[in-house]
Formats: sequence, C-alpha cells, structure tokens
Amino acid sequence: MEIDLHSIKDTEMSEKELKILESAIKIFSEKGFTAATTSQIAKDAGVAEGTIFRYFKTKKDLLRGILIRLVNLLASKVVLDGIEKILKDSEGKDLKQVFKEIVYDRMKLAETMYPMVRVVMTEAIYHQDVRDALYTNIIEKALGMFKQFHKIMVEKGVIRSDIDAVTVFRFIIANIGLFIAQKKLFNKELSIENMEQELDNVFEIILNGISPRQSL
Amino acid sequence: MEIDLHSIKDTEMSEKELKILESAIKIFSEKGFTAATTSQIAKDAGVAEGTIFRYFKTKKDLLRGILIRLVNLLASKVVLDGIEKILKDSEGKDLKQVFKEIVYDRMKLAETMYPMVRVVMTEAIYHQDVRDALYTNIIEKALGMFKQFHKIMVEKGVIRSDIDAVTVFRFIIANIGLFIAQKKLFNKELSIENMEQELDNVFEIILNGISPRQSL
DNA sequence: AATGTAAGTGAGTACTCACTCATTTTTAGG
DNA sequence: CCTAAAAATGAGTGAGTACTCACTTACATT
Repeated sequence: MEIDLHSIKDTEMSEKELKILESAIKIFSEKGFTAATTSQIAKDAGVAEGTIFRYFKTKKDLLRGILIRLVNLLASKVVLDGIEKILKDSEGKDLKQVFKEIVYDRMKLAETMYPMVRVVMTEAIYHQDVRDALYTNIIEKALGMFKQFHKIMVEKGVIRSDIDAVTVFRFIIANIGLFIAQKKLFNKELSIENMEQELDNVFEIILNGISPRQSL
Repeated sequence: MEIDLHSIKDTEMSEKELKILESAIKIFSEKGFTAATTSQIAKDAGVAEGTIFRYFKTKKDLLRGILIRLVNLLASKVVLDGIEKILKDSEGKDLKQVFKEIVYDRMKLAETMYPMVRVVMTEAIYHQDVRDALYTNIIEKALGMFKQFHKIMVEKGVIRSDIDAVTVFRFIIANIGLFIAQKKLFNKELSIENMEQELDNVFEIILNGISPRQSL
C-alpha cells in the first residue's frame, strides 16, 4: 500500500521529509508504533536513519507529526467532503439513494485510507490527547455540518423532528461504520448484487426501524 | 484497575500463574503488547522475571495464553449470558424495556472488562488469527442465539419479517456498541436522567427509524 | 534428619533499538 | 571553478529488551 501525502504538503517541506512521513505511516500502520523501527522507516523512505532525526527530534515526535497531519487529512477527506456531498446532492434525490452513494464512496476511500485510519485508531485507544484531537477536528466539525443537513431534512419532512440531531448522527455513523468495518476486518467476500441487497436492507432499517410497519 | 480472573481459573493452575496472567492483561492493556515489558509484568505480579518464563515459553506465548482465555471469558460473560438474558426476559416485557436493561447491564460490564476488551481489540486490528478467534468464539455464537430470539420476535410480530436476522443483529450491535464506546472513550459526563432520555431516543430510532412515522 | 523434587529467583547474556556525530556529499553564490 | 554552508550519511553508542540458567528456597517423603 503506497501512501501519497502530497495533497497536504506544506510550503517549506522537502520531498525527503514528505517521503519520511509517508513511510512512517506505512510502517506504523503495519506494525504499530512501538514495533516499528526507525531503521525500517528510513530504509522504506530511501534515506539514512540520521535524516529522520534531522526533521523529527524523536520517534514520538515523528508520530505526533503524523497524527496531526492524518487527523487533518481524515477530517477533510472523510468528513468534510463527505458531508458537503450530502448537502449538495441531497437536493433532488431521495434520502436512501444519497446514503447509498456515500457508503460506496466512503468504502472506496476506506480502501486507500485504511493504513492511516489504523494508526490513528490504535493510538486513540491508548491516548486521550489523540481522542481529543479526533473529537475537535473531526467529530465536532462533522456534527456541525450534519446539523444543517438535519435541519433541512426535518423541514422537508424526510427526517422525524422528535429526535435530536446528535442521536440521529450517531445512529447513522454507527451503522455505516460497522458495515464498512465488517467488510474490511472480516473480509467476507460478497458479490456486488449481494452487497447492493444488503445495503438496501441496512438503509431500510435506518429509515424505518426494526418494527413492522403499520401500513403496507 | 485490578483484574480478577479467578472465574476462569483452571484446575491445575497456580495462584502465581493466575497473578501473572492478570498482571499481563493489566500491563498489555495499558501499554499495548510491544510497549509492555516482561519486567514490568513481573514486578506488578510480585514474581521474579524468570517465573514468567517458567509458565510461558515466550512473551508472545503469554499473549496467546491471555487472548484465548479473554476471548472465552468475553464470549461467556459478554455475549452468551447477555443473549440468554434477552431470551429469558423477553417473555413478558416489551422489546424496548428489554433492550434498555441490557444496555445498562452491558455498560456496567464494560466498566470491568474494559482493559481486556482493549487488549483484544488492539491485537484484532493487527492480527487475522485474533479476528478469526473472535469471529468463531463470539460473533458466530451470538448470532446463532440471536437468530432464535429473532424468530420468536418475528412470530410475535414485534420485529419485521422482511429483513434478515444478520442485518438486524448487526444493526443492534452497532448502535449499542457505539453508544457505550462513546461514553467510555469521550467520557461525556451525563446525568442519569439525560442518559435515560438519550437511550429512549436511541431505541426509538432502532425500532422506528429516522423517517417520520406516518400515523401518530 | 536426610533426601528428592518442584517452584521460584535474579544476575547475566545476547541482541535490538532510538538516537548521535564525525564525516562526506550536495547545493548555491561570487 | 572555488568555497562555505546546508543536507545527508551510517557506523557507533549506551540504554533497555526478552530470555536463560545456575542457584536457592519450600516442603513433602522416607
């Protein structure tokens, strides 16, 4: 899995520094922070070990540099673009169709972002500050944008008004998240048709719940 | 956080060995596998470092010993007991009430099981064999039991019949899971009343979805 | 009391790692 | 070109690691 961070390249940032960051993500993601060695990262990046320490004071510092950039990258790619898409596309289409498009889009993204997500997740399990960064950079922003969408949808009469936006948000994230995670982690092979059918079911429950519908 | 594994103590298993396992879970859970050192574990367990290697050939072997026991413990405590409870209690009460009781029960359990869940989760992210163990020991069993429950509920007319049990199962797990995870990881302080209200909302959507209800 | 055995010890060993620094290579201005 | 600063190198270092093993206890059996 090759990683390309050029989209977040600062001005004043050499190619070598960028390559080190990319390799670090790759190796950290494969082995985890402690099991990854700086010599491996150097080798993968095609630089000498000392060069790493020219740009990053310590190994921890390298991780910190990665996490900050990753959280920002994840924030822009995964969340902001995504919700923007919802807001933009939701005009004409019905809710179910919009959701399905987003899941397909997100799954493709998950494919490329998986190594990064893995690094961030593992660190988040152990460190409060990473969770805080995730919360303020991704969750809060996404929630803010979702609230707009929620308001519009409630006004349109497509989403019920008696449940608050936060609960609905968590509900949708939980279901899309577990659906994607299950595919990635337990890589059950499914044909496209099966997947289509399964997704249909998932959104059917998201929209209408597990109770039998009164009419119909 | 003190851990007590006496409930899974085999016959033919010394107090020292048990103490080593308990300390290993504690340290692994705090630091992760690679960052945890055998000397720390020995110190915490109150034994000499050599004693660890009398019982476990290698550090990896110690982890394996833990994971097997943990998956079994999690399987019995978290899943099997839980689903049994659903099946038993669901007779008289309505679905919403049963679910709420389970969430409260599971949250209490999550409190004590958190260190163990953390070890298993982190390893699962990186190792396929741990995921496989989780799948066959927990997910498959839970799914099997849930299917019985699902069938009964469909017959009772409480759960809709047009969505398959697996999807409904994943749906419920996703929502309960994220609800609990959010409380643990982002420890938002909530009063009992707020929590009660929030849970009500969660189950309201699980049952009826995010679409406005036609009648009412 | 003497002996045998298993459990437990902890200093020692071989090795790996993050990080350093003397040296070489590259870059850039006159 | 020359030169001086900047960038890059990689062998070296010492701290710390998982694991070993010669030895000490604890205690049951005779």
